[in-house]
Amino acid sequence: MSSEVPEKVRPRQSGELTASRLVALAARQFRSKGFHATTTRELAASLGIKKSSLYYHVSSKDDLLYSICVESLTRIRKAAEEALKDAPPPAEAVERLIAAHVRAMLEDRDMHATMLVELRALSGPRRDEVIIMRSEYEALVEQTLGTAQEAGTLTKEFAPRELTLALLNLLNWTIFWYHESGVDTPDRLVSLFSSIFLDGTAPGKPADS
Amino acid sequence: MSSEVPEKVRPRQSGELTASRLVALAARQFRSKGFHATTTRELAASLGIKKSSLYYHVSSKDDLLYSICVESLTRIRKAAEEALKDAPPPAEAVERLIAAHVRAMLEDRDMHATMLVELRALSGPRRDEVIIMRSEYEALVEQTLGTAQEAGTLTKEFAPRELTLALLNLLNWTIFWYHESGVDTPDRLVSLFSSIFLDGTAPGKPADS
DNA sequence: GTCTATAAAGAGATAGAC
DNA sequence: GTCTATCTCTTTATAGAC
Repeated sequence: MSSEVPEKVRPRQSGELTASRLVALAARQFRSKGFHATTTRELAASLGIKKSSLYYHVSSKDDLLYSICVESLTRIRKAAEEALKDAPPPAEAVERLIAAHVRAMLEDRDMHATMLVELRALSGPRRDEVIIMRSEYEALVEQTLGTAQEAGTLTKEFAPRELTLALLNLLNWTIFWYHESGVDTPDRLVSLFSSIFLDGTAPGKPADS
Repeated sequence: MSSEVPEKVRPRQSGELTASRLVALAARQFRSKGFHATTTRELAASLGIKKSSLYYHVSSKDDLLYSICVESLTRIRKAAEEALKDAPPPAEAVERLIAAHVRAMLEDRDMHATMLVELRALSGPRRDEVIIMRSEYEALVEQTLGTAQEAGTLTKEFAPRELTLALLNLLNWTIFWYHESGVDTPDRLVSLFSSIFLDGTAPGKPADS
């Protein structure tokens, strides 16, 4: 009486497994080949199922891209909020934000790279929605930098928006070469980027004195 | 007798014009929509000719991408060599390189963005060739930074390769937002990036004392 | 240099059986 | 959840006339 229960309670469970494998696989392919160069045939083949079976799990290829973008921005935003949630002093907030951004981005590199580069392949309201999410995340960064400026721990020579664009430049391009460059640990990259963004590369500036 | 000469000397001349317009147009579309999302139909329509007429000027869509990549790397390399040709002192060499890179990149933004992002759409020996050209350019950057380290004008806390990757991060991502961000003049960006890369954003470091 | 016409392949997606 | 079969549309590219 109890021996056949599991199948009934969880009708197969492999559905969810296949679905999440599909998203992860799509992110991987979208990052390395681009959204348009990745075919549903390839995705199906990599999963070991037929092309048409994909549509049981997802309703279109666009859907896949949209899910990836939303998931990417949800995760990185959560990581940033987590890093700032105990209201650290402005100077430390910047360092924590850099660390959180780099670690989150590299932990789910395929997803974040896809969001950053392939967002343009989305269209309509979904595109707008993702762009808004992305802007909100960037606003969080800008606000953190602006607060640090007000506290006197960051230069006021540049506008918060300029510093934000420069910082995201410095961090985001890493998706193109991470794991193919020999510079590979997130900790090392956090150290590299924090050091450059805060202190620059010209010598003669004591870290804290 | 002399009235029909011009046509003979320059069989039409519009050929070269159309060809170069085509390359510029393709770069523009490849940057904004991506290589695979840009169709030969669109390119032809934008030029005001029929799709099949494109093949008089270029032998394939891949050809177009290849030309753009080679041209991009040739130009930015030339700009960098020009900036360094009178052997400036190491400290100044870094600043000049940053300025040359940013200006060249933004001056032909479509081309450089296409090379940086759509290179992956190339295949075979042409892809290898472009990758080599790109590596050679990066080696020039790395060498400039390494020399500055040896001269004591850049920190030795990080390897030349690490500094190179970070600097190219900082500069290259600009292709994604230039002209859509409100931070728009090349000079301002050179100032922003040089300042961050050399001195960082934390206050308290005199520029030269 | 540009045209019309067409080939030939590849794409995303659906219907309906099991 | 996965299958076979198929539809429909779009793609890059070529042939040959003008």
